Amino acid sequence: MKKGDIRLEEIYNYIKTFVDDNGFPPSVREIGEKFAIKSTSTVHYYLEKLRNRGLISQDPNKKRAFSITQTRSPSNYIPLIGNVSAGKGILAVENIEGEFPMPQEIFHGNDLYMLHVEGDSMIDAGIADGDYVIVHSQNIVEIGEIAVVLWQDKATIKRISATVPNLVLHPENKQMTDIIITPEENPSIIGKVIGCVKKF
Amino acid sequence: MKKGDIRLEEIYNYIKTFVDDNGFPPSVREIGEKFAIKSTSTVHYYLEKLRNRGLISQDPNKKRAFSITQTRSPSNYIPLIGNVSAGKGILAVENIEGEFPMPQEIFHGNDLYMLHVEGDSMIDAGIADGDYVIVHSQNIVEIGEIAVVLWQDKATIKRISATVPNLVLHPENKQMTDIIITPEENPSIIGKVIGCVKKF
DNA sequence: TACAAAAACAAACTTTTGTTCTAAAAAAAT
DNA sequence: ATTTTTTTAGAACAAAAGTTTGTTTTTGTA
Repeated sequence: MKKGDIRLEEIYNYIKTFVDDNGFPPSVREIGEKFAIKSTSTVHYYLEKLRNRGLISQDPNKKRAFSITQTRSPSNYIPLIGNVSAGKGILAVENIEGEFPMPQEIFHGNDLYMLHVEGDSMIDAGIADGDYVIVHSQNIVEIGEIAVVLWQDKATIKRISATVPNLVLHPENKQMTDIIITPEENPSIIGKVIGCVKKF
Repeated sequence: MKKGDIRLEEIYNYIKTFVDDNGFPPSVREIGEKFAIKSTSTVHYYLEKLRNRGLISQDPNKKRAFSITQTRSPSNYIPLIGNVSAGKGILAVENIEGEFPMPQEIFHGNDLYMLHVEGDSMIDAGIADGDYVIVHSQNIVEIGEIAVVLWQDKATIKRISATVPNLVLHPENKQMTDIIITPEENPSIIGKVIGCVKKF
């Protein structure tokens, strides 16, 4: 590798982390300051190299406006819901503990949220205590799908095995039995589990 | 909600998606064009509102350089490895199929990569066919940990139950038996599985 | 209706920022 | 040693972009 290429890679990495940290790219002069390059034209010379190699793309008519051309999957920011209470809407700002990026290639679409799983009632479906489930906000699910059910002011994750006359929740755990909820108990389906993130 | 607030929220959302799409924020004039606002000062008036509410932050001496102040977890971009072959290093550019963002709050640190899981040999550990595992690149793991083992030019995900004299791989699947690999077969541990992402 | 506040506009202004031009070191190649 | 290529610098420039000022229109309310 040539000497200039090392510098070029350093500059490229600096730009990447700058964008990650700030949400906007550095200016020519900011790059120069970072690498003790005294002339803006020198920085310009390097940026043109990056452009020629296709590592950054840039609209010539815009200032401080280049983007990194990379095989990076765009993010889908999914809110993590802390307390699921019946009072307000699930996606009310008060309940959002943070927004977590997930690869859009895996989890796309809107109306998604995440929940922190408590308990091992769905362990045989690969959903364990401490995992995060990714949920699509919807009020109806098919029989056999895994749903988030709001019941007795708590959110429960179970497989739905019947809806009429009673709502039957099936835990995926051989040591547990089905939960039968009558309409009088006012259960409500608030989402369908479409994914799960676990950490060992 | 007041009329101005609706507009404000629309502008705020426009900025968010613009940054997501382009990697840099829109200019005052670009925002104006989008919302058919003819005066730059009107846009400026809205941006100041967003600043006052703490929704965006901005260095007054920089152009096209505001960032969204939000409880967004920063991304950790993790490369997805396609073909795990013994020939080149695992993390060689040729093998990278894409970089997937994951929440840094859940998966932090460097030397991570992702693999697409084939087969259900680890189903009882919650790792199923089609899942993505998140792996920390390392050559030694503790007994009992789940590892990625390169053997016979293929990557296998198994729990390690012994390393000497033979490497013993334990599938988490009651229908499968342990795999015993002698040192002559030249197995190598290339990572420790630290997480898993699954889609239903 | 009358008044005040909010929202929108227009134009001028200042600063930032990318680009260009010319030239000079420094390094590499011959 | 000489030529060529690469890298760096300085200064000037033009366009982009945020800001300011003053005015007008719209909207809500007493």
